[in-house]
Amino acid sequence: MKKDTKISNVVIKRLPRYRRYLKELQRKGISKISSNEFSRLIGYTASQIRQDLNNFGGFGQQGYGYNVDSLYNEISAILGLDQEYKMVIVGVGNLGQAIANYTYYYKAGFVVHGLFDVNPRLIGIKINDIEVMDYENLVEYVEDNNIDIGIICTTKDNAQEVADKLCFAGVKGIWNFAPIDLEVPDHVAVENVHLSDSLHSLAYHMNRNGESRQ
Amino acid sequence: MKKDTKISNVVIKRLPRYRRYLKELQRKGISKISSNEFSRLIGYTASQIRQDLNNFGGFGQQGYGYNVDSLYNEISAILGLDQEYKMVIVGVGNLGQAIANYTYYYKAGFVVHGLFDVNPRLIGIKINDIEVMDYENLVEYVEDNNIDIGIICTTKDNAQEVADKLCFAGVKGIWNFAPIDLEVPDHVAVENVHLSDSLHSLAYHMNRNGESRQ
DNA sequence: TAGATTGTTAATCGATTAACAATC
DNA sequence: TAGATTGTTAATCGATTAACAATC
Repeated sequence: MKKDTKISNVVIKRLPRYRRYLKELQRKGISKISSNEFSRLIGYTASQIRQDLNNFGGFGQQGYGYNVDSLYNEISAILGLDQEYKMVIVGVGNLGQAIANYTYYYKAGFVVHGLFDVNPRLIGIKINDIEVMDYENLVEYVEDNNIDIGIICTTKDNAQEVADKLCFAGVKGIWNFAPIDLEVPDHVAVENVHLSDSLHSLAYHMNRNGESRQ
Repeated sequence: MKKDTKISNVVIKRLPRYRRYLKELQRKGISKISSNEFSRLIGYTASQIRQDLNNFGGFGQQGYGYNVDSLYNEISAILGLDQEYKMVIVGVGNLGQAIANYTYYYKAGFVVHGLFDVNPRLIGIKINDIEVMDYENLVEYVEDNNIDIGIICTTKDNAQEVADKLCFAGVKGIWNFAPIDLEVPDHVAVENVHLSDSLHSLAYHMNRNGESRQ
């Protein structure tokens, strides 16, 4: 892995997609791919694929192409998916519960350790054997258990306060589902899933079709 | 609304954010804002704000700024949020149910009319008074009820088949939560919510912090 | 070795920012 | 009117694509 100059975020956003397609190739038992073949598959230009990968190092071999397995592993490592992350979910409404189940079943490497809510009717119930705890105890729990990621599934009005608590307690990242842009210290990463925004941009494209596509 | 040359997708992706901040200004009773004040609030440059808005028309007034209410309405109209959209959800697992509830409670203008699944234990149950129907009947239902949007909450292995059926039945847009890139006809818009990809890019940024931010 | 395909530099394209004349 | 702020053109910056020498 090379890595000296800052890598652009548009490149990073493409990495999980590369990885998904590589996984699929693995599944099909394909062990080798050229940037040209990969281009036809994934829809980026061969040039872009080579440029993107060379931000991190020379993973290919001239005259041959890229080894699927090792490229998959390299990208996984670049993304930091060779580690395990401890997570808590704050806000155990419909969305929070869905995310709890989703990560429980599908996301190896991202483990939900605690669920938190203010609602007394939720506190004490279990979701996949994880008890919902009182929001009051969030900071203490995050500190004591070295939680890496806080997932915010509260309303937008509570989201910033939750973010403040999570940051204070020492999380390194926040996965934010509340429709608001959070203020956090520089050393905390935030990734937003703004469902409304997504739906609204879908609405735009539905009304502009015929013209062209996203 | 001007609108002749094709507007870049990066601009469209910013519109819901403008709209969110304008809503907030409305809530605070602020009726007027300059691109400079707006810039400080939303974090885009004043120049970019003016450029973005002028893709669609001259919504401001020299020497004054922008009227919050009317700008909010203009952006809503550009996004197509002055209409109602009929939706179905295919796949009523945890995520599907969460989305059903989410849209039910929060998304005026986007109305879920039908829920579909293949699981016999789900067929017949009701979520917010909407019965889960047999996936077999999807195409017929979408055709008969002029459904605009299909929401795909199935596994990735079934997603393309569902998309094919939805397109065949005549939806204008697909909101896709399955971790796969769908192939659809040109006249159908697709908006992806790739939760895995989002989590993976969070992981990347968590390991690179100190350096800078997303 | 010859052929293929990468890694990388150079050219192009598009998006953002700066500047300022138009105008409310 | 003078001051403020837009709309818009021009300059810059960054990202994508093209080209090709390096090399397996």
